[in-house]
Amino acid sequence: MPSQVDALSRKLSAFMQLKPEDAAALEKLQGPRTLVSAGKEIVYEGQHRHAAYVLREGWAYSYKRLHDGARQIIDVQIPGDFLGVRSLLLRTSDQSFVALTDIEVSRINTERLWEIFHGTPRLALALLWAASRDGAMVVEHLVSIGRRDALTRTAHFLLELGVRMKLIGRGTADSYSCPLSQSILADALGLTAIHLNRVLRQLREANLLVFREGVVTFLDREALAEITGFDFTYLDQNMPASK
Amino acid sequence: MPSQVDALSRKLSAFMQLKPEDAAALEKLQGPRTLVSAGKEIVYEGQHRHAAYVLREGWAYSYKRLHDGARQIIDVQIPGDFLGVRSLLLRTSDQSFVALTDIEVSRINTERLWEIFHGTPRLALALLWAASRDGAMVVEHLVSIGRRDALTRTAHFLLELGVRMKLIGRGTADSYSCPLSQSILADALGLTAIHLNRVLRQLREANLLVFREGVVTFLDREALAEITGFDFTYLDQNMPASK
DNA sequence: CGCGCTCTTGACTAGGGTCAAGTGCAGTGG
DNA sequence: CCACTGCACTTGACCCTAGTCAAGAGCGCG
Repeated sequence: MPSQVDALSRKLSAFMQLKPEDAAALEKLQGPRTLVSAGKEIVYEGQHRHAAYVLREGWAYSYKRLHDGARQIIDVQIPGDFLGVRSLLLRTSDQSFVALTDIEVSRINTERLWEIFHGTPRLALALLWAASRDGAMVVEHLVSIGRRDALTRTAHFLLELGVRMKLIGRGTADSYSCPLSQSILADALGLTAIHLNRVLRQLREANLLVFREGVVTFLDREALAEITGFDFTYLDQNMPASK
Repeated sequence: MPSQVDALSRKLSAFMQLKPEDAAALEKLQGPRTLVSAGKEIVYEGQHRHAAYVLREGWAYSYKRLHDGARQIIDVQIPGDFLGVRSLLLRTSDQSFVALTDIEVSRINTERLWEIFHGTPRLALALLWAASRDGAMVVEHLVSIGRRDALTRTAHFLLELGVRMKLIGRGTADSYSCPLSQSILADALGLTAIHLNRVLRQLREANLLVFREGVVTFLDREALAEITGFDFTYLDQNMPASK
C-alpha cells in the first residue's frame, strides 16, 4: 500500500500548522508499522494492559457486544485515526477493535505521550483536539441512532465518512471507496442488515446515493444535506481556539 | 444545599488516593461557586468561546437538537461531573448544557489545567481518567440505544445512574432521588415520553423497579442485572493502571 | 463441488410512534 | 375563593417503521 502523505499529520494540520519539531515528535510517538490482517482483533473488550495505536493504512472498527450476542459498532477508523486512546487509562478496554481490511498500525509509545505534553504543547493540543473530535463524532452517532430514522441515519453516516475520507486526502467530494459490508454498516447504524439493504435501495432509487461494490457515490449532495441536516463544516472547522 | 463531602474529589478518590497537594490543585482549578436556576442554559450548542464547569450541586443534562426539533439527551450530570470539558478545544461547543434543577457550578480555570499537567501529574491522570470514564458512558449509552429494546435500555440507564449516585455518596444501594421528568428521560433514551411511561409501568408491574415522585427504587437488582447484562463494576473498578 | 459469506427480495409480525382524551396538580390572576 | 393555564403523567386505539423468517442468487475458496 502506498503511504501517500501521512494521514495523521494531514488530519491534524487541518486544525493547526504543524511545525517541524511537532512532526518529529509525532513520528517518535509512533512505533514501527505492524501489519494486521483483515478480521484480526487488535484490542478486545475487557483486555488488560491494552495499548493504543495509530491506524496508518486500511480500515478498522470498534464495537461492543451485548450479552445476547448482538453487536453495536461504535465507530469506524480510517487512516490517521487512533485506536483505543480513550480507554488507555481504564483498567480494561471498554471496547474491541478489529481490522476491517488488512491494515498497518503503529503502537503508541505512552512515555512519549507525556513528553509531548511537556516538550511540544502545541502538538499535545492538536492531539487532544483530535480526541475531542472523535468524541464529538461518537456523540453525533448517538444522536443519530436515538433520533433519526433509518434512511436519514444511513445517509448521515455515509456523508460523515465521506468528509473524513476527504480530510485525509482519499476520495473526492462525491465518491469514496468504502470496504464496509452491509452487515457491518447495519451494526454501526443499529439496524438489521436486511433493513439496511432496503434503505440502500431507497437511497439508490431516489437518486441520492449509491453504495455498490465498495464504493459510495453521492448523486445529490444538496438533497442529502437537506434531508439529514448535515453540517459539512462540523468536522473541519472546529479548530482550536486562537491561543 | 449542604455541600456534603465534595463530590468531585469523592469520585476521583474512587480511582486514586488524592494527596493533599492534589486536593489543593483541584480546589484551585475551580472558580467560585455560581448559582444557576433550573432550566437555564449554561452552554449552548454552537457557542463560541464557551467555558467548562464542574457541577457542584444539583443535576444538569447535555443534549443536541436536530433540525426537525427533536432532542437527544447525551448524558445527565450529577454533582462532581464536568460540563463541557470535552468540547473545550472545539471552536464551538457541539452540545448544550442545561440546569435540570437549581444548581451550583464552578467555572474551570483553563490556565490552571495546564499547571496541573506540569505540577501534579497524578491529578492530571485522575482528571483524564474521569474524562475517559465519561466517554465510556457515552459509548455505553450509544450501544444501549442501538441494540437494546426499550425496557432493557430504561432499566440499564437507571441502574447506571444509581451506581453513579452511590459513588458520590448520594442514595443507597437500591434507591436514589432522581429529578428527571419522564419526557427528559425519554429524550435521553431515544423513546417518546408516552412509550417510556408504558415501559415504566411494565417495570413497576414486574416488580423490578419503581420510579415515582422523583425517586427510583430498585425492587430486584438481581433480576435487573440479569435482564440488562449490567456490570456493577464497570464504573468503579476501572482504576488507572498500577504505574 | 460444496461451504460460507454477502447481497437481495418477499411476506409477515411486533415494538414503539402517533393521535387523542383525560387526570391531577401548582401557579396566577380575578 | 374560584377560574384558567400549563405541565407532568396516564391510558387507549391505531398505525407504521423496522425486525423476523424464509428463500434464493452470486461468488470466492478449500
